[in-house]
Amino acid sequence: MARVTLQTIADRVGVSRATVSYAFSRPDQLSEGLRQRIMEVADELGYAGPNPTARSLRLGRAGALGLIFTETLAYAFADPYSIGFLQGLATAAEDAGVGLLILPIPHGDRRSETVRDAVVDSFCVMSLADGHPALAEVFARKLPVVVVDEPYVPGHPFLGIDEPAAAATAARHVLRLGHRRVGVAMVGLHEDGYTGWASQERQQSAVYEAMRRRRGGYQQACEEAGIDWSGVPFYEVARNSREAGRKAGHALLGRDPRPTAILTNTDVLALGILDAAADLGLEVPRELSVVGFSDSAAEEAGLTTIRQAKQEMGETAGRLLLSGTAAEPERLIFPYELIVRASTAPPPQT
Amino acid sequence: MARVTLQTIADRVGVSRATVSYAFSRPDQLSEGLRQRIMEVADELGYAGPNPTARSLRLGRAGALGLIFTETLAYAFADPYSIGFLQGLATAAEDAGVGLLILPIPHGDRRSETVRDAVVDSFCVMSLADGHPALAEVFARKLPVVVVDEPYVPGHPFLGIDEPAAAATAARHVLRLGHRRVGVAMVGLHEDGYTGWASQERQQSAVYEAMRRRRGGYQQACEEAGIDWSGVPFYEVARNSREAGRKAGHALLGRDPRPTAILTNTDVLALGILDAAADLGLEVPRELSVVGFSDSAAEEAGLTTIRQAKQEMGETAGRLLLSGTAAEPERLIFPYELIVRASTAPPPQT
DNA sequence: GACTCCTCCTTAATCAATTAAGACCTTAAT
DNA sequence: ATTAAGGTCTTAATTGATTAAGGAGGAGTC
Repeated sequence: MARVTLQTIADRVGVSRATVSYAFSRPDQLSEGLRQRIMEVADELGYAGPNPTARSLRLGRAGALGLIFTETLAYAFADPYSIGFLQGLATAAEDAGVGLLILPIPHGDRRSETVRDAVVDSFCVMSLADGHPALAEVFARKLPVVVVDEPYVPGHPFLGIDEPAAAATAARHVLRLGHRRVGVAMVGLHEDGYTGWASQERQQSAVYEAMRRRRGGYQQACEEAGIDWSGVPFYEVARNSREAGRKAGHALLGRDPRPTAILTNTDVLALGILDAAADLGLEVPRELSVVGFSDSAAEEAGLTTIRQAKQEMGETAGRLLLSGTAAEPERLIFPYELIVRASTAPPPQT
Repeated sequence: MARVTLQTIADRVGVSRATVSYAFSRPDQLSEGLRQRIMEVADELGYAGPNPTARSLRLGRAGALGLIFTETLAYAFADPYSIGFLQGLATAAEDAGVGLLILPIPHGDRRSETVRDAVVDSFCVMSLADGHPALAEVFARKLPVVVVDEPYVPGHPFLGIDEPAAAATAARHVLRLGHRRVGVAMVGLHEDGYTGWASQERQQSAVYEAMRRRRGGYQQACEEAGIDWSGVPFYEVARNSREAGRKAGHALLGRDPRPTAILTNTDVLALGILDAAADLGLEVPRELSVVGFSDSAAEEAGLTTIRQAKQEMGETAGRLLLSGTAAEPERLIFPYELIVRASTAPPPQT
């Protein structure tokens, strides 16, 4: 049994293909009787409705927004920050009545045609490593693109926060509380899966721009406060998980002298640090201050953090792409805010 | 400036359209020189590569899996259970190199063509209310479909757990611990936004099948234990949030006599109940036992819950749809498991 | 009766590719 | 010299729709 198309129905009813098309897309162009006849036959033949692909081709619109983020999708969905952004993006897509096409990108050096073959009208790219091949593939499509967080590509719409300033704000908060022995735990600097102490060189060669700049903010704030950055223990983890944070926490808190404050890259990591502190019987914030980032999982744990309007960012990204206005602003920098909760306090009076 | 297509390039180079197509899709069919020439001209003209829609039409495959879940997408992304499922589904999509098209469905009586126009090869439908119009729209597309959790449609692949049995297991756990004064808090029974005590009638007329059956499991277990169900306080909330759970908690714990055990529908709700208990200075589990559902947010809080293999379910759903084997099993029932943690204990010895 | 105006339907161009089959030319083998 | 075999490229059919423009017929108007 061959596929049922408009033509099949047209032949059966004895009308032209155009008539059948009208029956579906513009019923007012037909007599009611014929329309019903056509619908009956369509039903009888098991017609699945006008083929969306053909329709898409003819109309020149895909009805979908492409989203590209993070190497492994399963990780992306595990990150509260991504999820928040996704919520915003989904809201915009929902309002515009378009779908959200989430694209897996080639992992390692496996080639993939997903970006090339994605049936979308525009792309949103989030948190890609510097020079990731997927970015070039996206730009090659010559569709509207907005990049979120990283990497910033001059001449293309970008959306993010002032990373160094936000990070510096977080750092200054604990420094002003009087902390001098600061430790740092970060995730998402490299893609090599390394977990352990990060040398200065490693820190500076991070392939994720936003994280690299965030780190720069920490360093600057420390140096402003007269702290020698090379003496600041810096632990890098490969995955953004509570477990990884705990590991970093144990490493950092195992040092002598022990840091009295730990700065982190993400809330999830910070939660792990809290776990490590609990393991060691350290009282937070009396004996240890911890700062998160993004305010994505911080509230319940009473974590001091930097709040980013992730949902709003997602919504804005979506609207930008779906509004159809070609004249997008170059660079949209969103506000951030230091949220002080119960995980930070002045250092102990030893 | 008109659009650049294969033809534009062909004309410019002075070859046939087919040749240009081969240059992109099968370079071995051409002399290296000509291929390079074509690529150069393509670059020069700013060609964006073979149009994916046209390609899709010709090849008869969309390269995407459609996902439909929950009325409001932003809510869906807020639910840890959905997220877990999504992770699994994404993994399968990733392995198969296809995209995941998340479709907003019409909310209220707003009409929408998203399902009709979705460029996908198959659909995964998750947690839709009985008789939701989107379901009919999906089936009308005559593509492979798998329904997850609800609603079960005879004759179509289905994937879920034995809801009544799982719920009964949760209930029996607290009943065997000796609890007699049980309260229930559930979300996702209706779509009318109601929050408050639910009459028997309201309970039974729930439009979400899985939740309805889950409730049935609670009732059955209670009745087996000789508890009169009509005396069991049942609080219904409209949103699956910790805040809503807290509200339900206050309502249930404000009753006299106070329940010694509360069964819930989701982990998130259970966390809210714990919040309420904390508000009232009740010690868990000594004075109150709480049971969650899904093991999606339970571990850190030490919550007793029913574990569902959500990620595995997502992956299975994806593989089923992407494997191309038409002969799908009718009904795939996944195992569940009671995970006893620190939120349940025998009732106080009043 | 001639004209206009609708209503309803058809014609045919268009969207942008893919690909089997065939044509043409060169080279090699018999 | 003839035939076969390759290598390159073209022809043309195909994928499944949408829609502007036009034609046929009937109704209404002067």
